[in-house]
Amino acid sequence: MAEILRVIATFVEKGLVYVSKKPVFWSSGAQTALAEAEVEYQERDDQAVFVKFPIATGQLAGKASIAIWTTTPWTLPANLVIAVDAKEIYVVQEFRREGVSEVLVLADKLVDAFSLATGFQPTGEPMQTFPGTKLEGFGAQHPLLPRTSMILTAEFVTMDTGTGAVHVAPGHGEDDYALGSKNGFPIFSPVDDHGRYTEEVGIPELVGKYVFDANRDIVRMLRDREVLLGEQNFHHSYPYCWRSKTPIIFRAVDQFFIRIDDLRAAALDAITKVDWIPLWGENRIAGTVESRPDWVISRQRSWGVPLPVFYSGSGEPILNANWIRRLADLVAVRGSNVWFELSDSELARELGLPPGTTKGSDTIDVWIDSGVSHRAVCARRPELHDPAEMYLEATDQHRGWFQSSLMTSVALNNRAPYKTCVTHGFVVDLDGKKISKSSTYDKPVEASHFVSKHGADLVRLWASSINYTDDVPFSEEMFTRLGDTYRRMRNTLRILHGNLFDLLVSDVADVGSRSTTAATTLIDRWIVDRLDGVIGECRAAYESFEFHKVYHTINQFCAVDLSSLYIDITKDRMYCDAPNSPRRRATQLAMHRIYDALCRLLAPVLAFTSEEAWRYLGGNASVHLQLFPEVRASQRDTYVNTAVDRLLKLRAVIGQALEKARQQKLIGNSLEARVILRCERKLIDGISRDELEEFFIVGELVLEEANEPSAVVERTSFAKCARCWRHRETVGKSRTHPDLCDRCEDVVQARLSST
RNA sequence: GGGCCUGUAGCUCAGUUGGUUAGAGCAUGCGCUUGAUAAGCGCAGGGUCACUGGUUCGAGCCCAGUCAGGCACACCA
Repeated sequence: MAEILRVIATFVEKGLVYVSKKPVFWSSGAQTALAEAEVEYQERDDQAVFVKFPIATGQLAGKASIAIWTTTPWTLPANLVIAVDAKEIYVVQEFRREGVSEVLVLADKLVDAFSLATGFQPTGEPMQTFPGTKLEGFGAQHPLLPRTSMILTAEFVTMDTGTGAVHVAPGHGEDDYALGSKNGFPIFSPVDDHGRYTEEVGIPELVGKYVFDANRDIVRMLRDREVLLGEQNFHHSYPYCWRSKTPIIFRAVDQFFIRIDDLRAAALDAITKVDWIPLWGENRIAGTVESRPDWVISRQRSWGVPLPVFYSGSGEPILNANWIRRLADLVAVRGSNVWFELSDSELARELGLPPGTTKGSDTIDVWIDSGVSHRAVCARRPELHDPAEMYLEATDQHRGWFQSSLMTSVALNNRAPYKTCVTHGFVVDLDGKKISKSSTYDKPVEASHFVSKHGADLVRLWASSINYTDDVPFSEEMFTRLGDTYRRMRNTLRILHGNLFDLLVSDVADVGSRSTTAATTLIDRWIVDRLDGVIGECRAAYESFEFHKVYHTINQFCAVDLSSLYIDITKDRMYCDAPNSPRRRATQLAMHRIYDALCRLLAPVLAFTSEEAWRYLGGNASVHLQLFPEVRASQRDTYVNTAVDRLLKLRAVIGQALEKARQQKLIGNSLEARVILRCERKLIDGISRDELEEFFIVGELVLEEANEPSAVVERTSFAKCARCWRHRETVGKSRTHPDLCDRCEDVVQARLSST
């Protein structure tokens, strides 16, 4: 709270804050301004009137009157302007009713409607016809007061109702205000808190009268002065105060503003120095900053941080940076309630202000509260810093928090409060409909619901899997699918871990000193190279906040490279080679490296699963305290990549042949197959037959030269090794172990003799 | 009603500077395996790249328009 006040003090010091009148929704029943959400609409009958303003200056002076229409006659005393559409056609037309003749200016399109409503019949052809721009700058005599209203063109003029000439009272309407202030008109609003005319209204008999009661008087006055062209009952929906149920009025009251014009250029410059994710965020916020008007920081509310404005004995608002800082110090000690608890005189005494100084009753716009969090939180806490690394919010906050923070930060520090700004879309249902807490959407929307149902890891996995920069699709089905992905990842970690059970810590430690590439086989070199690719992609994706790329990369790696290829292929050596065989150890080392890397890469997503897996590696510290793995190879192993790519193409050819053989019930398991592979020799150059048989997971491979790769599958004639289930030529050759192949016999023999 | 963004298989996503027959995982179907088993492996089907037009030898990619959806606005005197 104190910090917010100090920020305001700085704004005041820099001359950014000023006071001006602005119309607000005002409840005369509750004597307070209302927010948009506090206004409710009710059906209501009003007396709409057509009124003429005799043209007093300009080409038509003294020859015609401009006709306006309004449903709120009580705002006429505040009329300063009449608005017309620049492009619409207006006519100067003589009308007659019961012997009375009037020459009026109004929109061509609305002549008929005007006749119908007032009984004035057009006489002859229009005397003149021109677009609205021609009227611009003309003066028109106010029907009740000795002053001239000016005719201006405006965007908001419509041809639905009225005359095409719109009565504008800058103190009594949003559009009126915008048009009036743009053209330098005073924001005239001669109405008090209770909705009664003040002295300013300039018509003595109206002073003190409730405006809705005054409608009748005004209509009578208009009639007396013969400026009333017609009246009609008008049924429409009108805003009411939700609490006092009284009709609201638009009424201009003193508001405090921040001059955005003084900050705009610096803000636009600061925007270019921020890393916007996605990129179009920059475009979006630049657009909102360019177009935003001055910031109204005062609110007529009874709760919130008090706006530190004082009033002199004569009622002049005082903005004084030193006073505000003194107040901030007091608030820091006694809390912001001192503002409300202390009387004017007590507060003045505490702060050392001149006697007779009073405090204002406005509060500060809550966007200031959140908008200065970079100062009040980031800059003050030792573990944080300002500017922040990153702000994250939904796209609606380009106009909200992102902008309010930016503006206050530019005012204070002349830079953005964030280095990176990430935005996400809104969650939508399968049919693209928005899911929100406030709408009638009846399915669960709380994250906690899905955490308790599916687990936090799955919720995080979901969040990581979608591209959040767009609309975020959501459905129960997605969670079911995600469960499969999750189990795939978890199972992959599990089998890797299972295969590492007899790997010694010393073996792992040894890796660094050895040339592992030379010691590993083709498939190991390939998977380690693939891992490097995965690490590189994931690091880049994390770096740029593209978490769904991490998800897909790891998912693909687990499902294809590891599960269906590497682990499947190396199963034989893992289960059946001698425990210490170089081939088996090489694979274990690769698996160890993969397991370690996967734990680290998955840690931000599968927070619990990765930690659980990580603990099995035997370290003490949590995986969440580890760094991401480094890409080991300075350059990719192009030899193994090309070699394995070729093998994978051949594997597809063999796979189709195996499938055909299976359907013919020739074989079941592919280890029962004798595959004759025909292809160009160079595709498998330098790779031993043993290695090929292992790679393709087939019983027996016969190679023949051919241009186009093809494969034929027969049932092998070799017997099945009881230990490794492969069908090998050597099974049955041994006298001691007739049911084993040569490899398995060696392994078994070695184990027997070692015990 | 103007501004910004999005649209590729049932779902989630790739698709490089415009360049062969648009890819992957999951899901689905059919098999295999039973030493990852509340697992694993294989094969297959599935697409008018929202739509229409244009530029080009060639467009998922570039351009224009349309449709659908999202966001922040505006309008409603």
